[in-house]
Amino acid sequence: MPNNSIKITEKNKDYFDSVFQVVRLIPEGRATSYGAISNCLGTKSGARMIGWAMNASHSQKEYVPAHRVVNRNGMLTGKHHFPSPIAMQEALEGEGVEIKDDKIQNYKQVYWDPTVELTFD
DNA sequence: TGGGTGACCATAG
DNA sequence: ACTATGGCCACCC
Repeated sequence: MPNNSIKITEKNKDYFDSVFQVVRLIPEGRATSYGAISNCLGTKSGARMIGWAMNASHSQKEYVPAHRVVNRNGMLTGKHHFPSPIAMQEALEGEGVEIKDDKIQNYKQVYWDPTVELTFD
């Protein structure tokens, strides 16, 4: 067991849970950005933390579609953190997302803004 | 205690 | 349009 693996602790549990919760709401064939999720949770969280949280998404029991989270450029910056470098692209293409050079082509159409699409009760 | 790091983002030149 | 820089927040050594 490598000691550099991300561990879910009492401290970050709620934070991770919030992130995963939003990510799971991303519809098929759509994608959003780290910053959008950060903004959804409150700008304070910081966009970089989202990616860090995603690193722990693999250990979650509930499925987390981490492949639907890209950077603001629509680029698949996190693909190297998947089991396979091509896993992220394959998953997106399987949902009908067009990708070229590790970048979503029709990102404008695919983009899903949680702050807009989500309604808070 | 403090400094380094990260699947990022916005701004300035 | 592209590069450089700072900010962001939680974690690790």
